[in-house]
Formats: sequence, C-alpha cells, structure tokens
Amino acid sequence: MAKLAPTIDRNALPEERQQRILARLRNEGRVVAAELAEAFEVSEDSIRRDLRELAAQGLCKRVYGGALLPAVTVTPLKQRRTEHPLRKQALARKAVSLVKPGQTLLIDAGTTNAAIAAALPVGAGLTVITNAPHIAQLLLDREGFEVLLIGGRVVPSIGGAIGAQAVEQVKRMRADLCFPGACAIDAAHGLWGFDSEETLFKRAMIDASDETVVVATDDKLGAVAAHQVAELARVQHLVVEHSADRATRAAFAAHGVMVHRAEAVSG
Amino acid sequence: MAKLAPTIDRNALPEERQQRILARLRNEGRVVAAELAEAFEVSEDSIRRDLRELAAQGLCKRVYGGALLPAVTVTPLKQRRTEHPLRKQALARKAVSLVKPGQTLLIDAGTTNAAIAAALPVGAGLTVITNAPHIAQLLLDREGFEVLLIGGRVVPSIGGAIGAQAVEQVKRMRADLCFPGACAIDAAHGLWGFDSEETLFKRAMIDASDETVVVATDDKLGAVAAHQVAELARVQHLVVEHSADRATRAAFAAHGVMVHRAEAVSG
DNA sequence: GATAAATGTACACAAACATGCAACATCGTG
DNA sequence: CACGATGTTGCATGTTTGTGTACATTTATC
Repeated sequence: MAKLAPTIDRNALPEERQQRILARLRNEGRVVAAELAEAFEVSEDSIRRDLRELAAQGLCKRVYGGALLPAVTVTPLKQRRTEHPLRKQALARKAVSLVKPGQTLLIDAGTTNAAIAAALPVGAGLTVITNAPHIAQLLLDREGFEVLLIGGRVVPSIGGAIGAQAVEQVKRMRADLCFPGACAIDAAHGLWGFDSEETLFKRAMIDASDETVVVATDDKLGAVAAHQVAELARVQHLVVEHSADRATRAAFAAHGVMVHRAEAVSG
Repeated sequence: MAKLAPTIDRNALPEERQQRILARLRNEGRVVAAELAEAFEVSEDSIRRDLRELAAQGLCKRVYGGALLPAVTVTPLKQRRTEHPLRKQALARKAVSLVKPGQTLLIDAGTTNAAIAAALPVGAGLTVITNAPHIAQLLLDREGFEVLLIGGRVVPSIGGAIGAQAVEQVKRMRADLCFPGACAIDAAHGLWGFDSEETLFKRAMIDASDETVVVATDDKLGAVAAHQVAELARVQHLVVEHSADRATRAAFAAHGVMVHRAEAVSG
C-alpha cells in the first residue's frame, strides 16, 4: 500500500511537489515532513517551506512533525445567529410591518429570518410555515402562532430542510407572504442563491405565495451568486438597511419593487 | 468490533494523536490512559498531557485513569423545560447505551426524548429522524448528526408535528430504533397515548422501526390512558428509573421486554 | 489507615522548527 | 554572451516543542 504508485516523486518541480503533497494529504489525511523529504529527495527544510505555503492558503493544517487536513469548521449557525443582532433587528422590525393580521407566512431558514420570526406580533392570528427548526421552536416558545413545519433532510450549514421532500411539501401549500432568505439580489438579474437545492426550495416558496418579501443586509445588495432563484418581477417588496445606497434603492424601485428602508441603528 | 479498524495509531503526530483520542472518546464514551499509551506507543505521561490539553479546551473530562465525555451542559432554558432534569438525564444515559454507531433513530417529541437527544454520542455517525423542532435544533447545534425533520402542523402542547401529514412522512422511512414518548405503559395492555392523533403518529413510528425503546418515568409505569398505541409485544426495550418497583420490572420482563434500569440519582 | 496505582511537577534531551545566508539554476534583457 | 533579477535549495544558527525519567503528591481500594 505504501509505494505501489508508480509516480516518481523525485525530480519534481517545486509547484508540482506541492500539488503532490496535497494529493498525498488528501489520500491519507496526514503527511509527515520526514517522509516527504525522503520521497521527493529534498531537505526537510524545503518540505517545511512547502507546508508553510500550503497552510497559508488554508490547504492544510500545520502540526508538529508534518501536516493534517484543515479542520472543516464552517462558522457554526450557533455563532452566526448572534453576529449583527441590532442590524438584523432593525431590518426585522421593518419587515414585520408588511404583515397583516390573520395572514399565512412562509419563512425560510436563516439568521435574518429568525430575527423576523422573533419580531412577529403575538395574537395577530398568524400562521407560519417554515423549514427551520430554530424558527419553529422560537415561535412555539412565544405562543400564539400556528406553526407548520416543512420536513426533510436538514442541512446543518443552512439550518433548515431543503431538498426534494421539502419542495414537495411546500408545493402543497399556499401562503400570503413569503420571506425567502436572500443570498444575493441584483436589480438587473433578480434573486440568487448559492446552492442548487437551496435555490429550488426558494423558488417553490415563491411559487406558493401571493407576495414575496426579500430582506437583504447591505452585503447582499447588488451581489450575484451561482444560481438564479427568480426574476426580480417575482419580488414585490425589498427591505434594506438604513445605510443602503440611495442609487441602489432607486434601481430596485425602477423595476417596480417597493423598497422599504429600516431605521438607523446606533451600533 | 474493537480492533477491526486498520487504522494505525502508532507513529501518529502529536496533534493527530489528540484528534484520534477524541474520536475514540466520542465513539466509546471513555478512554483509558494505559490503553491509549499502548495503542499509540508513547508513555502514559504523554497521554496524560494530551488529556490535560483536551480537558482545558473542554473537549473531555479528566478522571482518575483516563477521561470521559464532558458533562452535557444543559442550558438554563432547557432545564426549565424539564421538570426533573437529573432523573431524565439518568434515564437518557441508560437509553443511549442501547444505540449503536451508524444507526438511524426515530425520536418522538417530549422532554424525556430531548434529554436522550442531548445525551447521544457525537461522531457515532447517527441519523436522527424527529418531529420535534426542539430536538432537531439541539442536534444541529451539537453538530455531527444527520437530521431528518418530519413536517406537519406543530401542536404546541406536544412540541412536535403530528397529524396525517406527519404520519405519511414517517411511513416512507425506516429506522433501526425508535423512541416513542410514553404517556403510559402497562404490562398487560401495552403502550398508551392521551390523544387520538398522537397515538396514530406513535404507531406509525413503531411500524417504521426494527426495534422500539420505551423510556418511562415512574409515573408512567402501570398507568393506562385513553388510546392504545401498541401491544407490549411491539416493545423490545423498556428503560425505567432506578427507583422503579421491582415487581413491576419483573412483570414487564415476563412479557419478553428487556428492562434496563437507570443509575440512581442523588437529587 | 495501609498499599498500589495514578497523577502533577521539574528537569534533561532530542526532534522539529524558523530564520538568515550563501550557492546554484533559471530566465529575461541589454 | 554578459548581466542582473528572481527564485529555490541546503546548511548553520538559535529557538520552540514534545517526550521520557525522577520524585513528591494525590487518589482509589481494600
């Protein structure tokens, strides 16, 4: 198992060597500096230099004696939830003002949407459909909401169920208002998502609702991601931060989107 | 199952060794310093140093002779949710011992079941299907679980989705083990629920699983409610409190149920 | 309370490390 | 071809880190 590969590692160019080190690392999960030095017939110093460069690019994790695969720690949702609390609260307050008593809302997973759920008025007879356990739990704890859960495989990085099963359930529902979490929104090209499955789910949400409200922090405005969720024509309302660029707001308004500007925050 | 893994632990890099120790700990729930020293071919002192560092990061709990998984720190909110936290934790610890790595679990809503979810070992490759947003969220926050959500209308008093839609989704799934929350269990008449719809859901859960584990606090034992969920023959395991009556335990055992008794609690 | 195992601390040693430097090859430009 | 610029390499330097041993202390068990 050790040297069955016919690859000749000696006489490798520096860059080539780094690629081979990476390949080994990904195969075996770890590399030892001394072994690499022997395989490539260079000094351990050179290997260490390679590892240092790879680590600087985040491609490996340097440890005493060699290197390991980098820890795949995507920022936990738990952490993200508390990132810009004041800004998200301000956005949420404005977004909630679009909700009328007795309506049925379709709320996507996401930290901004969790802030919206937390800001919804109790006792307005609202029905909330969501794919995010966190949001469902939040509304149950507040009491006074009718909560419908969308099932399916829950993607940890998103914090909600997406995928075929979730899409199918959404298709069998109707809502007055939907809040698809925005990954990016652009006046010319509409709403965008990062992930293919996530995009399908958001589209199903929009199709199942009379009106769509996009709530976007500044960094989402004018950005474009990999997959289109929907044309801008499908979006009736856009809620932006107080700090949102004036020209950008005008651009969306020119496309017939009602733009709502949140209050300023001190923080 | 013990040493079939071809993983070579000797010659591990220091940091790599700590990672492997953590992996072992999460799989087996405990590690012994002497065994680790032999496996990694280093002195026990080095192992102790590793354990000390891991403990400093809160990743394990040092004990005389080795280390254990850190105490499941239940947040104040969750504790308020639970009436008898210590008793339920003791039950949960015993219930979790029935779970094997890689299994798929079907976990019902309920405070006792939430305690079980909180006690599940991370990194054992477990898949959890649940109708309770609270439990789903708890597992997402702990990371390392595959979580499948059962959708439907969420009943606030239960804290989970039941009803036709939920039943339909459960029917399309298979699990190794299921934990239906018990309302009452009786040696002569089996498992009982309070509510008609809830009962249907629990029955669907049991039908979808190879084995059923009922975890019951003392007050559930020998009690009978309005709707029958299942015959006792469908129940393979019963986990009871340390204080459970001896004759009652014998009665269940006589019906072919494996009775597991939790540790005593000081409180 | 006695005993043996487990533990923490201190210290010495070796391995791995970062850094600076000189030698060498490669490449482009005058 | 000459020349310098650039980049890579190996070596020597001093530093950091991990490891094992020795000894005093704590802990579990009888």
